[in-house]
Amino acid sequence: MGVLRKTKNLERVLAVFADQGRALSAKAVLDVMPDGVNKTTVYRLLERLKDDGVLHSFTSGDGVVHYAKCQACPNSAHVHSHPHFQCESCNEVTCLEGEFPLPEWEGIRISEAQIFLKGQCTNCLSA
Amino acid sequence: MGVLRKTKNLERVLAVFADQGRALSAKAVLDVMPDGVNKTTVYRLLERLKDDGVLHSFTSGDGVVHYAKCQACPNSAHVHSHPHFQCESCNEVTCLEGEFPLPEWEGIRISEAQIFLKGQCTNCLSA
DNA sequence: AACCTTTCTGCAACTGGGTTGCATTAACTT
DNA sequence: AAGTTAATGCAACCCAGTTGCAGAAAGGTT
Repeated sequence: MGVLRKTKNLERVLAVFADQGRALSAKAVLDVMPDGVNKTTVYRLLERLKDDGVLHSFTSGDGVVHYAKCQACPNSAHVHSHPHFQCESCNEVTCLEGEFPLPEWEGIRISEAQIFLKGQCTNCLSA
Repeated sequence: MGVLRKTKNLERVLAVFADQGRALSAKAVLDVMPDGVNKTTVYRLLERLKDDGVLHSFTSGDGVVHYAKCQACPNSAHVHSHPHFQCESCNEVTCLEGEFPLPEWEGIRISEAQIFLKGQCTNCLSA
Protein backbone atom coordinates (compact mmCIF):
# COMPACT_ATOMS: atom_id res chain seq x y z
CA MET A 1 0.00 0.00 0.00
CA GLY A 2 1.47 3.25 -1.07
CA VAL A 3 4.47 3.63 -3.26
CA LEU A 4 6.86 6.03 -1.61
CA ARG A 5 7.72 9.21 -3.40
CA LYS A 6 11.01 10.88 -2.73
CA THR A 7 9.73 14.36 -2.00
CA LYS A 8 11.59 17.36 -0.73
CA ASN A 9 9.95 17.19 2.67
CA LEU A 10 10.77 13.54 3.07
CA GLU A 11 14.43 14.23 2.42
CA ARG A 12 14.41 17.12 4.82
CA VAL A 13 12.94 15.01 7.59
CA LEU A 14 15.51 12.32 6.94
CA ALA A 15 18.24 14.93 7.07
CA VAL A 16 17.03 16.04 10.49
CA PHE A 17 17.30 12.52 11.85
CA ALA A 18 20.71 12.08 10.25
CA ASP A 19 21.99 15.26 11.87
CA GLN A 20 20.68 14.61 15.32
CA GLY A 21 21.55 11.12 16.46
CA ARG A 22 18.66 10.98 18.86
CA ALA A 23 14.94 10.50 19.23
CA LEU A 24 12.69 13.38 18.28
CA SER A 25 9.06 14.24 18.76
CA ALA A 26 6.99 15.58 15.87
CA LYS A 27 7.18 19.00 17.45
CA ALA A 28 10.96 18.79 17.74
CA VAL A 29 11.16 17.96 14.04
CA LEU A 30 8.90 20.88 13.20
CA ASP A 31 10.99 23.27 15.28
CA VAL A 32 14.17 22.24 13.51
CA MET A 33 12.75 22.21 9.99
CA PRO A 34 13.82 25.27 8.06
CA ASP A 35 11.12 27.26 6.24
CA GLY A 36 7.93 26.11 7.85
CA VAL A 37 6.49 22.79 6.92
CA ASN A 38 2.94 21.99 7.81
CA LYS A 39 2.57 19.96 10.97
CA THR A 40 0.13 17.54 9.35
CA THR A 41 2.75 16.76 6.75
CA VAL A 42 5.36 16.02 9.38
CA TYR A 43 3.03 13.73 11.30
CA ARG A 44 2.24 11.86 8.10
CA LEU A 45 5.86 11.60 7.04
CA LEU A 46 6.86 10.22 10.41
CA GLU A 47 4.12 7.60 10.25
CA ARG A 48 5.16 6.69 6.73
CA LEU A 49 8.80 6.30 7.67
CA LYS A 50 7.70 4.13 10.55
CA ASP A 51 5.61 1.90 8.32
CA ASP A 52 8.63 1.51 6.10
CA GLY A 53 10.89 0.49 8.94
CA VAL A 54 13.11 3.55 8.63
CA LEU A 55 12.04 4.93 11.99
CA HIS A 56 10.52 3.35 15.05
CA SER A 57 8.35 5.08 17.59
CA PHE A 58 7.75 4.97 21.31
CA THR A 59 5.99 7.03 23.92
CA SER A 60 8.14 9.00 26.33
CA GLY A 61 7.38 9.20 30.01
CA ASP A 62 5.24 12.29 29.60
CA GLY A 63 3.10 10.75 26.89
CA VAL A 64 4.67 12.31 23.81
CA VAL A 65 5.42 10.08 20.83
CA HIS A 66 9.07 10.05 19.80
CA TYR A 67 10.69 8.72 16.66
CA ALA A 68 14.20 7.39 16.18
CA LYS A 69 16.16 5.80 13.40
CA CYS A 70 16.15 2.05 13.26
CA GLN A 71 19.66 0.69 13.31
CA ALA A 72 20.53 -2.88 12.61
CA CYS A 73 16.91 -3.84 12.35
CA PRO A 74 16.16 -6.86 10.26
CA ASN A 75 13.10 -5.48 8.50
CA SER A 76 11.29 -8.73 9.01
CA ALA A 77 11.29 -9.07 12.78
CA HIS A 78 10.78 -5.56 13.96
CA VAL A 79 11.03 -5.77 17.71
CA HIS A 80 12.01 -2.64 19.53
CA SER A 81 12.24 -3.76 23.09
CA HIS A 82 15.44 -1.86 23.61
CA PRO A 83 15.18 0.79 26.31
CA HIS A 84 14.81 4.49 25.70
CA PHE A 85 16.42 7.01 27.95
CA GLN A 86 15.67 10.62 28.77
CA CYS A 87 18.09 12.91 30.58
CA GLU A 88 16.33 14.91 33.27
CA SER A 89 18.71 17.81 32.81
CA CYS A 90 18.98 18.36 29.07
CA ASN A 91 15.82 16.41 28.18
CA GLU A 92 17.47 14.60 25.31
CA VAL A 93 15.93 11.26 24.46
CA THR A 94 18.13 8.48 23.13
CA CYS A 95 17.98 4.79 22.34
CA LEU A 96 20.08 2.54 24.52
CA GLU A 97 21.75 -0.26 22.67
CA GLY A 98 21.00 -3.85 23.37
CA GLU A 99 17.83 -5.80 23.76
CA PHE A 100 16.22 -6.04 27.13
CA PRO A 101 15.98 -9.45 28.77
CA LEU A 102 12.27 -9.72 29.54
CA PRO A 103 11.43 -11.74 32.60
CA GLU A 104 8.56 -14.19 32.43
CA TRP A 105 5.29 -13.75 34.25
CA GLU A 106 2.90 -16.42 35.36
CA GLY A 107 -0.30 -16.75 33.42
CA ILE A 108 0.18 -13.97 30.90
CA ARG A 109 1.79 -13.77 27.50
CA ILE A 110 3.90 -10.72 26.78
CA SER A 111 4.18 -9.60 23.18
CA GLU A 112 5.59 -6.12 23.52
CA ALA A 113 7.66 -4.17 26.01
CA GLN A 114 8.22 -0.47 26.41
CA ILE A 115 11.06 0.44 28.71
CA PHE A 116 11.55 4.09 29.40
CA LEU A 117 14.34 5.22 31.71
CA LYS A 118 15.10 8.63 33.18
CA GLY A 119 18.25 9.92 34.77
CA GLN A 120 21.42 11.80 33.92
CA CYS A 121 23.24 11.45 30.65
CA THR A 122 27.00 11.32 30.25
CA ASN A 123 27.29 14.96 29.26
CA CYS A 124 25.21 16.27 32.13
CA LEU A 125 26.92 14.03 34.66
CA SER A 126 30.33 15.44 33.86
CA ALA A 127 29.12 19.03 33.67
CA MET B 1 0.60 21.94 52.23
CA GLY B 2 -3.05 21.33 52.27
CA VAL B 3 -5.05 19.56 54.92
CA LEU B 4 -7.13 16.89 53.27
CA ARG B 5 -10.86 17.05 53.62
CA LYS B 6 -12.86 13.88 53.50
CA THR B 7 -15.40 14.89 50.89
CA LYS B 8 -18.06 12.82 49.21
CA ASN B 9 -16.23 12.81 45.89
CA LEU B 10 -13.01 11.69 47.48
CA GLU B 11 -14.74 8.71 49.04
CA ARG B 12 -16.44 7.87 45.80
CA VAL B 13 -13.17 7.86 43.92
CA LEU B 14 -11.61 5.67 46.55
CA ALA B 15 -14.56 3.30 46.32
CA VAL B 16 -14.00 2.99 42.58
CA PHE B 17 -10.41 1.94 43.10
CA ALA B 18 -11.44 -0.47 45.85
CA ASP B 19 -13.97 -2.13 43.57
CA GLN B 20 -11.79 -2.46 40.54
CA GLY B 21 -8.46 -3.99 41.43
CA ARG B 22 -6.75 -2.44 38.49
CA ALA B 23 -5.28 0.73 37.04
CA LEU B 24 -7.66 3.37 35.74
CA SER B 25 -7.37 6.48 33.65
CA ALA B 26 -9.15 9.66 34.67
CA LYS B 27 -11.67 9.03 31.96
CA ALA B 28 -12.30 5.49 33.17
CA VAL B 29 -12.97 6.85 36.65
CA LEU B 30 -15.35 9.42 35.24
CA ASP B 31 -17.22 6.81 33.24
CA VAL B 32 -17.73 4.65 36.31
CA MET B 33 -18.65 7.43 38.70
CA PRO B 34 -22.38 7.49 39.34
CA ASP B 35 -24.20 10.81 38.98
CA GLY B 36 -21.81 12.92 36.99
CA VAL B 37 -18.83 14.42 38.66
CA ASN B 38 -16.90 17.16 36.98
CA LYS B 39 -13.81 16.01 35.15
CA THR B 40 -11.67 18.76 36.64
CA THR B 41 -12.58 17.49 40.08
CA VAL B 42 -11.56 13.96 39.22
CA TYR B 43 -8.23 15.08 37.80
CA ARG B 44 -7.57 17.06 40.96
CA LEU B 45 -8.60 14.25 43.27
CA LEU B 46 -6.35 11.80 41.48
CA GLU B 47 -3.41 14.17 41.78
CA ARG B 48 -4.16 14.70 45.44
CA LEU B 49 -4.33 10.98 46.16
CA LYS B 50 -1.06 10.57 44.35
CA ASP B 51 0.62 13.29 46.40
CA ASP B 52 -0.60 11.51 49.50
CA GLY B 53 0.84 8.19 48.42
CA VAL B 54 -2.55 6.51 48.14
CA LEU B 55 -2.27 6.11 44.39
CA HIS B 56 0.63 6.03 42.02
CA SER B 57 0.56 7.00 38.38
CA PHE B 58 2.19 5.94 35.17
CA THR B 59 1.74 6.54 31.46
CA SER B 60 0.35 3.70 29.39
CA GLY B 61 1.70 2.83 25.98
CA ASP B 62 -0.72 5.14 24.22
CA GLY B 63 0.21 8.12 26.35
CA VAL B 64 -2.71 8.15 28.76
CA VAL B 65 -2.00 8.59 32.47
CA HIS B 66 -3.24 5.75 34.64
CA TYR B 67 -3.60 5.56 38.40
CA ALA B 68 -3.46 2.52 40.64
CA LYS B 69 -3.55 1.85 44.35
CA CYS B 70 -0.21 1.67 46.09
CA GLN B 71 0.15 -1.61 47.89
CA ALA B 72 2.86 -2.35 50.38
CA CYS B 73 4.53 0.93 49.68
CA PRO B 74 6.66 2.32 52.45
CA ASN B 75 5.54 5.92 52.17
CA SER B 76 9.11 7.10 52.52
CA ALA B 77 10.78 5.40 49.59
CA HIS B 78 8.19 5.62 46.89
CA VAL B 79 9.68 3.76 44.00
CA HIS B 80 7.30 2.34 41.46
CA SER B 81 9.56 0.51 39.11
CA HIS B 82 7.27 -2.47 39.02
CA PRO B 83 5.97 -3.21 35.53
CA HIS B 84 2.51 -2.35 34.28
CA PHE B 85 0.69 -4.59 31.90
CA GLN B 86 -2.08 -4.02 29.37
CA CYS B 87 -4.05 -6.80 27.76
CA GLU B 88 -4.42 -6.23 24.03
CA SER B 89 -7.79 -7.98 24.01
CA CYS B 90 -9.71 -6.57 26.95
CA ASN B 91 -7.51 -3.48 27.40
CA GLU B 92 -7.36 -3.87 31.15
CA VAL B 93 -4.29 -2.35 32.76
CA THR B 94 -2.83 -3.94 35.85
CA CYS B 95 0.24 -3.73 38.04
CA LEU B 96 2.53 -6.72 37.99
CA GLU B 97 3.96 -7.62 41.34
CA GLY B 98 7.62 -7.49 42.06
CA GLU B 99 10.27 -4.90 41.45
CA PHE B 100 12.16 -4.92 38.22
CA PRO B 101 15.88 -5.61 38.30
CA LEU B 102 17.31 -2.62 36.46
CA PRO B 103 20.42 -3.35 34.44
CA GLU B 104 23.30 -0.93 34.56
CA TRP B 105 24.37 1.20 31.65
CA GLU B 106 27.77 2.67 31.00
CA GLY B 107 28.15 6.38 31.57
CA ILE B 108 24.62 7.23 32.63
CA ARG B 109 22.80 7.29 35.95
CA ILE B 110 19.28 5.92 35.99
CA SER B 111 16.91 7.30 38.56
CA GLU B 112 13.55 6.14 37.31
CA ALA B 113 12.18 3.35 35.18
CA GLN B 114 8.86 2.91 33.47
CA ILE B 115 8.18 -0.57 32.20
CA PHE B 116 5.03 -1.05 30.22
CA LEU B 117 4.18 -4.46 28.83
CA LYS B 118 1.48 -5.54 26.40
CA GLY B 119 0.12 -8.97 25.66
CA GLN B 120 -2.65 -11.33 26.68
CA CYS B 121 -3.98 -11.58 30.20
CA THR B 122 -4.94 -14.81 31.93
CA ASN B 123 -8.64 -14.37 31.26
CA CYS B 124 -8.24 -13.63 27.58
CA LEU B 125 -5.72 -16.43 27.08
CA SER B 126 -8.14 -19.06 28.34
CA ALA B 127 -11.14 -17.61 26.53
C1' DA C 1 -26.31 27.01 66.67
C1' DA C 2 -23.99 30.82 64.01
C1' DC C 3 -19.71 32.31 62.10
C1' DC C 4 -15.31 32.24 59.87
C1' DT C 5 -11.70 30.35 57.36
C1' DT C 6 -9.91 27.30 54.09
C1' DT C 7 -10.45 23.82 50.86
C1' DC C 8 -13.29 21.68 47.13
C1' DT C 9 -16.18 21.84 43.36
C1' DG C 10 -18.13 23.10 38.91
C1' DC C 11 -18.03 25.75 34.96
C1' DA C 12 -16.15 27.63 30.93
C1' DA C 13 -12.50 28.58 28.47
C1' DC C 14 -8.07 27.16 27.05
C1' DT C 15 -3.60 24.38 25.80
C1' DG C 16 -1.12 20.96 23.19
C1' DG C 17 -0.50 16.72 20.76
C1' DG C 18 -2.45 14.55 17.20
C1' DT C 19 -6.09 13.50 13.38
C1' DT C 20 -9.37 14.13 9.37
C1' DG C 21 -11.59 15.81 5.04
C1' DC C 22 -10.87 18.13 1.14
C1' DA C 23 -9.01 20.78 -2.58
C1' DT C 24 -4.55 21.74 -4.66
C1' DT C 25 0.08 20.58 -5.99
C1' DA C 26 3.96 17.80 -7.05
C1' DA C 27 6.07 12.90 -8.39
C1' DC C 28 6.29 9.38 -11.19
C1' DT C 29 4.54 6.62 -15.57
C1' DT C 30 3.49 6.09 -20.40
C1' DA D 1 3.08 16.36 -22.66
C1' DA D 2 -0.62 14.18 -20.49
C1' DG D 3 -2.57 11.32 -17.06
C1' DT D 4 -2.50 8.97 -12.71
C1' DT D 5 -1.65 8.75 -8.00
C1' DA D 6 0.50 10.27 -3.91
C1' DA D 7 1.91 14.29 -1.07
C1' DT D 8 0.89 18.78 0.77
C1' DG D 9 -1.43 22.63 3.14
C1' DC D 10 -5.22 24.34 5.38
C1' DA D 11 -8.91 24.61 8.55
C1' DA D 12 -11.48 22.42 11.46
C1' DC D 13 -11.71 19.04 14.70
C1' DC D 14 -10.83 15.37 18.75
C1' DC D 15 -9.15 14.20 23.14
C1' DA D 16 -6.41 14.39 27.48
C1' DG D 17 -5.38 17.50 30.61
C1' DT D 18 -5.05 22.42 32.79
C1' DT D 19 -6.34 27.12 34.59
C1' DG D 20 -8.92 31.05 36.68
C1' DC D 21 -12.55 32.15 39.19
C1' DA D 22 -16.87 32.34 41.74
C1' DG D 23 -19.82 29.67 44.65
C1' DA D 24 -20.43 25.58 47.71
C1' DA D 25 -19.12 22.53 51.36
C1' DA D 26 -15.69 21.00 55.58
C1' DG D 27 -13.95 21.76 59.56
C1' DG D 28 -12.73 24.62 63.46
C1' DT D 29 -14.11 28.32 66.95
C1' DT D 30 -17.14 30.75 69.92
